[in-house]
Amino acid sequence: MAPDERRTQILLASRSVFGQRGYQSTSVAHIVAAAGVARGTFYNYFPSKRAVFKAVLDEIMKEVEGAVHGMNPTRDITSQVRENLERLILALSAQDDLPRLLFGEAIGIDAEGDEALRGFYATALKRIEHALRLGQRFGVVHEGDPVLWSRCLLGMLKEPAFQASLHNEALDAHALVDALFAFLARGLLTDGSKKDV
Amino acid sequence: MAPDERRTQILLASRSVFGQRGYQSTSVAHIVAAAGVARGTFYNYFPSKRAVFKAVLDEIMKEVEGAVHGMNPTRDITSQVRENLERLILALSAQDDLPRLLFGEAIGIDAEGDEALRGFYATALKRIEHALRLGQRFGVVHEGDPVLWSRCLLGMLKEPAFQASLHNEALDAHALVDALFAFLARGLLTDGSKKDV
Amino acid sequence: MAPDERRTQILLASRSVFGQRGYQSTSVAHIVAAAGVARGTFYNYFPSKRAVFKAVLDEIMKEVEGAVHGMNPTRDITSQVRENLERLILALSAQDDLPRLLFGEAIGIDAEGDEALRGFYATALKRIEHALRLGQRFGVVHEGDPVLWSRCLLGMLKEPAFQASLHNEALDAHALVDALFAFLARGLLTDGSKKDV
Amino acid sequence: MAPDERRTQILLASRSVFGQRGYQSTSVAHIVAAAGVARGTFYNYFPSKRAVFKAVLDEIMKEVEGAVHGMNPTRDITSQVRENLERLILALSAQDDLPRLLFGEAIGIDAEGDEALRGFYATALKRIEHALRLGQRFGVVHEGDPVLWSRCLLGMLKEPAFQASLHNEALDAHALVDALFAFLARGLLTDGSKKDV
DNA sequence: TATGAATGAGGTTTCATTCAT
DNA sequence: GATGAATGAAACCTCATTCAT
Repeated sequence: MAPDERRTQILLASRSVFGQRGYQSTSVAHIVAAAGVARGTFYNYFPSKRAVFKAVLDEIMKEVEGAVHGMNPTRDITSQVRENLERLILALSAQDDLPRLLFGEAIGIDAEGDEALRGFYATALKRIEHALRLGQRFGVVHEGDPVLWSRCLLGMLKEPAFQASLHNEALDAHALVDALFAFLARGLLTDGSKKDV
Repeated sequence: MAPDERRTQILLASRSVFGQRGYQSTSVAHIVAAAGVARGTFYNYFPSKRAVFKAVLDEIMKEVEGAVHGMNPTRDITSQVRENLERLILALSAQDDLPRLLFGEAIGIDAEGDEALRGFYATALKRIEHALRLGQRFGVVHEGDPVLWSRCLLGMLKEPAFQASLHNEALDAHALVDALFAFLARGLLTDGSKKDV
Repeated sequence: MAPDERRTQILLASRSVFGQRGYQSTSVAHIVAAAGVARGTFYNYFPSKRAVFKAVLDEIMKEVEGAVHGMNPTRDITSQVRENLERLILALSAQDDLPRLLFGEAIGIDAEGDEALRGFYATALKRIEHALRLGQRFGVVHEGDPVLWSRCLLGMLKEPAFQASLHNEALDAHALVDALFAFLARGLLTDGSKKDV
Repeated sequence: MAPDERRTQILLASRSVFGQRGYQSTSVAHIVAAAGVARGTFYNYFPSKRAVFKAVLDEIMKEVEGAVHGMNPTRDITSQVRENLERLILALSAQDDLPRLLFGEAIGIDAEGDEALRGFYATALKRIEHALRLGQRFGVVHEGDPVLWSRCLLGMLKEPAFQASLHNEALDAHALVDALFAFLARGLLTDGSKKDV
């Protein structure tokens, strides 16, 4: 088998097993069993368990990045935000075990593994933050700390996806986009409530 | 030393170490080193590593629950929401390692340990969901799926707290409350943006 | 409490627990719980777990020795053998857990503990052997190696007692004495079988 | 090394060490030292210490079963009994540490381990019992409870073998068979003794 | 390149024993 | 003398990684 194919085969098996069991509970034995290769073969393609996890993360990152398109200032921003959200959530819910992998693991891998996950989210947050700043410059996003708000937004995405995965519910992408967008558009509290504040 | 003191000492040390390293990367050796007791002493007070983790979780749960007060329908709801948020975030940021412990661990402990964490969040979500339903009945919260929204809200809290902890930043509770509340009150997008949708 | 009483209290509790659980499965925690004393108290009276086991063995040995009376050459030997057997088996079956303790433990305690058990049986075997030699001198016991025969006899006693204890059956002392004595008197095979040998 | 060889190597080493030290006093460290393999290698071939003990027991059981042939009613029964005894004792004395292993362990391993040993003896006893019933039907064995007698017979075999092993004596199979058979044929007591009973 | 047997450091847990109160 | 909290050596077992074939 061509080296690239073999690598891909191991990578896919790893992604599946990591998604089902989490990083710590996955052993190299699980991976090689799922991939149908020998232990030694695994180490011919990846130097360590952590390395293959990082590779899985990188792959996912690319898929997620592909879903989020850059803002085009000449088009309506709001629609672009909505379209990006839809694509993102569809990407997240396209594969069953992805949310558990992505949101269920945060720390505890080891110094370098944690760093990899942190890097993953740092990149995502930078993207969101950039979008927010752009929105503020164009007057479509309220003033406020873009760093803090990007984190809030990330949480609003992660948590519903993660909870749905935890409870083995299918993530209704459309309903989530609607809810998120309603939230973005007008918040949670009605005008009626605001007379008292 | 009195058993209660010793238990507390081990519990505090565990909480700190779990918070720094996560559940899986924490070994009992780390805990007893942090607590300054012998290995056997640990097992005089807790039957297993998982048991002490659950005890830490229970303790945190009580602190969090204490921070969130029940809604009083005769008082202004919005203010109560704000007050609850402030107390909650203060509780979360009162101790450095708490967010990492609480938000960095999600799955992968083991069947029972995962269940404990899941239960922790299920309870929290029920509280938020109940508050939302109440708000909807009183007309201060927009219509929409309270289950989904409670998950979004939880994410909006967890993620900023978690990211601050990851980057060893102090969590500015006041800024976060302000941001969250602005978000709740009017969303993220300006009226100006909505003419185009 | 007087030291002697306390010692006896611990000894009795140990005997009971050892009988129920065997030596290895009995922990000092079990003993002190059964005796209702503190751990430290146990070590005030016995220097080690092994020591209390040896003391239990010594106590049992005395009871067994008391059951076996010396042969009186002026009385009928056969009746004395039968009477000794009856008393011995009654002593063995007088206490439920004794057989398991005595016959279920043989080796594996440790160098000294094994020695204690071995000594117990060595003494018992010497007694049987002596009785056999006496019987041979008086012409009531067939010629043959008394050492080997004493071991056979011990086995004939131990095994039924042990098996009964294993299956939680009451040991029918009278039936066992009858069977043993019939065995001693005429063996197992009928005269009819012997024509062929 | 081929897996089968390695497994056999570990099994043999285990058998030897169990025989010398007993189950409880044998640690996996002892076994791997005797086998000359690493700790992990042991667990590649046996899932637990108990499992290898059971494997040893199974192996022995097969050897013992092979020694005892079924009775052939058309041949002289007595000779067959004698031949079976000879083969059995030879099998038992063929390997030094076997008796200690087989007769020195009785209870205290753990729930499953005890069950394995009990099963071993239950099977052996059933075989003896069956032979006795057959003998009674053919009129070559005296009337009497076959269950009780089978236990006596087992004891008559076990104890001499065990004691010889304890004292590091070679077991003289021929002498033991002669003694046992004399015992079976006419008991221990002379006719002269019986006039008084 | 592919294999899988072998490795051994390190994990959790037990428990006989000690000793300060 | 009595207590029971504390100890730590040692047990069983796991699993990421190596390396001879």
